[in-house]
Amino acid sequence: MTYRGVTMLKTENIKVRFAPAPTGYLHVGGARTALFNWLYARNKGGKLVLRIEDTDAVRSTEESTKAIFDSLKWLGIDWDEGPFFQSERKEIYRTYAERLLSKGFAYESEDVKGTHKAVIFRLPSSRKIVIKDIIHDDVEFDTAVFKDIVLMKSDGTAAYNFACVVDDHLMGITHIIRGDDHISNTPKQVLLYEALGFPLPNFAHVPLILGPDGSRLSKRHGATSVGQYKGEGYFNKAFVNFLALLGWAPGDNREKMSTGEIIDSFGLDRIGKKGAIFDVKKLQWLNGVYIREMALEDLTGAVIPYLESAGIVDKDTDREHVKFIVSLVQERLKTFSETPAITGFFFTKDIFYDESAVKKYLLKEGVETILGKIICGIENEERFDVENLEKCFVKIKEEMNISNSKLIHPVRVAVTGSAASPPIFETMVGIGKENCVKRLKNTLSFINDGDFPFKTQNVPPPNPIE
RNA sequence: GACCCCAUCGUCUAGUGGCCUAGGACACAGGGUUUUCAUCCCUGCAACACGGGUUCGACUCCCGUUGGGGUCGCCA
Repeated sequence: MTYRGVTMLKTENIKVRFAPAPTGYLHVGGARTALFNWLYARNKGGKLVLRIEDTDAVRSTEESTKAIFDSLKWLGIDWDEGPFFQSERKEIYRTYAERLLSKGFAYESEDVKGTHKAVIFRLPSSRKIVIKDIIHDDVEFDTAVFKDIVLMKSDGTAAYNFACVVDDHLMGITHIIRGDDHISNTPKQVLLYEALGFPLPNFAHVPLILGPDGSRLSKRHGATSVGQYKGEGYFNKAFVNFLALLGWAPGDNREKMSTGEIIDSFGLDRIGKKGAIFDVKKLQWLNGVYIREMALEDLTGAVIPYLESAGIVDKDTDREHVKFIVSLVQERLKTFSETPAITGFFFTKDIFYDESAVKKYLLKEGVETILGKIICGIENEERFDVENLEKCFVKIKEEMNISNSKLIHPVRVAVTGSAASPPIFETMVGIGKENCVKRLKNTLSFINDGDFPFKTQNVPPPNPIE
């Protein structure tokens, strides 16, 4: 089997790894790296190892480790071996460091900064190192541009490049798939493989994920952690689908793909070389596609936490009622988190009015007459359902000899406070007869005294749920 | 600054010398459907960074330029 001209040995025993440092939440960049490793392993029937690179005792936290596990779980990424913690493998690294020391490849530092002497690898003065990268083909470095490599820090822990090489070898990693930002570490690691007498694994450096301005995605670009996207109400399957399409494409114009389809089509040979800008608009679109396809029951379950944390529904709210409301907004949703904002008026006692909608539809000639007739009509209907409401509206429409929209628009604003809503009859049923009548009557009095409770600009923000 | 990487519509991408007057999707614009919004449908917009080669023929290969990005820690 060959990829970009590189012959790959033992493709039947693929083993890859994801090796995050637990110094913060899982970044979308890290998530994509994890995903590509996982997809490759699953596609090849290989194995994925999870290794926590917590050699930096100061910056590593248990909280971060937990957050990373949570995010991986949310993404649906599972692993076959590990998690291994580098903090528990000090003796192993020490042994190999001593081996390099005794063979003369490394020396101990003069200045003692900690309790130990640092062990440092002596770099050959000038040597060309060619990395055979599956994505980039050959990349050449001259060792003259590097400084000597720290193997063991003076606090007794192993440094990144060393621990990484020792572990990747001991854990039997065949393919190292990681971000492009590691490519300049690779020649250093190659030197260590050689000195240690380890065979070289295959390397695949995947391009970075970029922010809207083309620079590496970072906090200043907004949401960058997987947890944030979860909290903002993205569906995990949609997020995974989107992430997979960042830097990789199946080649046949498919966009919406199930995880299984992605696994089947995935290959390192179709990963691009160019950094990819994280386009939230496309994520939102894809998320909307998934939401529209969700079973109502599932969507309701996904959305309830947001309604609860917004204080709009509680444990006692009738779930069937919530489900009905959700069914009305399903095709309007891009993320779960916007549900409170667009369904609030169904649940709250009082509503606030959109100022421009009021001006446009309520402060007009004849509106009071129309609303009055609607109130009468509703109160006289024995059953408050879509069918009867429609009959009632038609009757008034004919009586007054006016168009449908002349009737419907004012009523919509009166009962929802907004010019946009799901179909009016369903919406009214969702609001309930009593509430509708009350709002209609209130509206009448607001029109009279010109004292509408308008919506303020600061709509409550979505409540991120971690 | 040194080293490395990258370069197709605004964005994600298809494209491996002729099938390309460059395809798809998002975004955007316009139209249709709808009682509004959304959905859905249709249409439009818009790209091979530049300059040299190689070749009968380059988006595709080579060189250079420009532009962007990454890395230069006893962080990972």
